[in-house]
Amino acid sequence: MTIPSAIKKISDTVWELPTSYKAGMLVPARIIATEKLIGTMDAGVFDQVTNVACLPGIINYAYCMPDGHWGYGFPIGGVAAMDPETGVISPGGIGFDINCGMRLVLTNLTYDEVKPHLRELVDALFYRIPTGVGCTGFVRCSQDEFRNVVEQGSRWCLKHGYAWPEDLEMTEEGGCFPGADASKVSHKAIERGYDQVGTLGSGNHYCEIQVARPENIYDEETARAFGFTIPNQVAIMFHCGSRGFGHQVATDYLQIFLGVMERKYGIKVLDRELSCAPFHSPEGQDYFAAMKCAVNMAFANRQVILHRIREVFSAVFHKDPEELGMRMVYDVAHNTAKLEKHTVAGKKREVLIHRKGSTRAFGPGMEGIPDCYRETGQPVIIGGSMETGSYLLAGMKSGAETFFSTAHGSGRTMSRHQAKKMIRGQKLQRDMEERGIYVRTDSWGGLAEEAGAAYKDIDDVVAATELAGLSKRVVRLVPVGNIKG
DNA sequence: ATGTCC
Repeated sequence: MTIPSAIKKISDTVWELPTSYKAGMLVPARIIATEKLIGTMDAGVFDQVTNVACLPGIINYAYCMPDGHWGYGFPIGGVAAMDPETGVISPGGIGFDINCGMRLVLTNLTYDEVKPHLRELVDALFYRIPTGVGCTGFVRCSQDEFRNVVEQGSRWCLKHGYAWPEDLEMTEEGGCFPGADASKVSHKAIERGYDQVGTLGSGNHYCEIQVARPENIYDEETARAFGFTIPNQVAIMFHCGSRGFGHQVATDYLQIFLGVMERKYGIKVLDRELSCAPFHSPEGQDYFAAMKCAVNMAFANRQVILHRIREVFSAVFHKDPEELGMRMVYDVAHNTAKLEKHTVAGKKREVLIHRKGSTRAFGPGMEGIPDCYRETGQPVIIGGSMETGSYLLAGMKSGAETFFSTAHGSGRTMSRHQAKKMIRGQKLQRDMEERGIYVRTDSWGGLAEEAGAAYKDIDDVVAATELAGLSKRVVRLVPVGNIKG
């Protein structure tokens, strides 16, 4: 058993490690999980979340979500709010794949209508959306033009014919974090990123055709508000981020911070991977402006991929995407730092929220979500493994406990190495096809790494977020087709 | 996650 004996059970879904657990902790650490899920967490989670609790300026608690697992510095599933005046910003609290996120798109097609075209659709998606390590996209832009992409995000896509105006409304911050400054990004990052707009990438990035079966609608009214109105309605969910560009931004600033953190700012951390700088320092502000560029690159990336998905469906069904009802439900970001207003000790104030493998989940009535979702709360998209299905949830008022943050996926239980040893990609593809899921990949090893068996049970993760009052189930979506890198 | 090591 890896659970530390010092852990206190606060409720059925909240576990706390007190500041006495480790020297230097400024606040306690809280892990959101059921008893079953906390038992599956690796020891690294407890070590990392309590390291985060030592970071200067941290407010209330260092959190880990129910899908939490070991990551770089912070656990994946980590949430930390910092005081912008006295606190730090840490790339390890955001992740290498800055603004890795999920997007969900509807159709007005039923599974019966899609089934005869499924192979054609998946093959066309696989052909039209570049996948795999180092893949490049069809968007031709110069390195100078790419600076506009990263400063404008989805707005650039709208100007260049890759977006519907309403897509921007359905994206956090309109698909553009304000304050992005390309002059704070290295030439190397620009070089790595300028030809990668509209590409899926590798690892756990995928694009999936899914079905909303009537028995999987948990909240009929909210499902309708989110656009699920037909039995066995087909939707497309995809997951990707800022590719080599975001990775380079993170790498560059981790290095810069290591040089100044202790020498210039006198900050000591328990793990070099928690390299950070005061938020208000020149280095901290430069990273914040560069990070926003990577956030916007990821929004633009998902926007161009959406454009391609619409083209593919349009070509297969000989109808306009509008006629096929291909509107965006929402786009959620997993790996960001943001200034948000939250109630802390009874007072509304601005805090710097790090979410790393965690989804913002604003509740009903909150500012910053589209008007059409004002009553329901923000749509929350949680991607499961490609074998087991995914969820659409809604933010809840009780999400205040975690600064309105929730889980982002299943969370690995098996390392990539271990999964590749145990599972053969080609056999997995055949097995999945027998179960009605047609999958295309350019890496058998990569496919094996993403097998359902390598992940926590998505139903457990989602149930834990609902029980904890962070997000409630609306629709469970089952996969029928998948392309992955 | 990632031109999976400049």
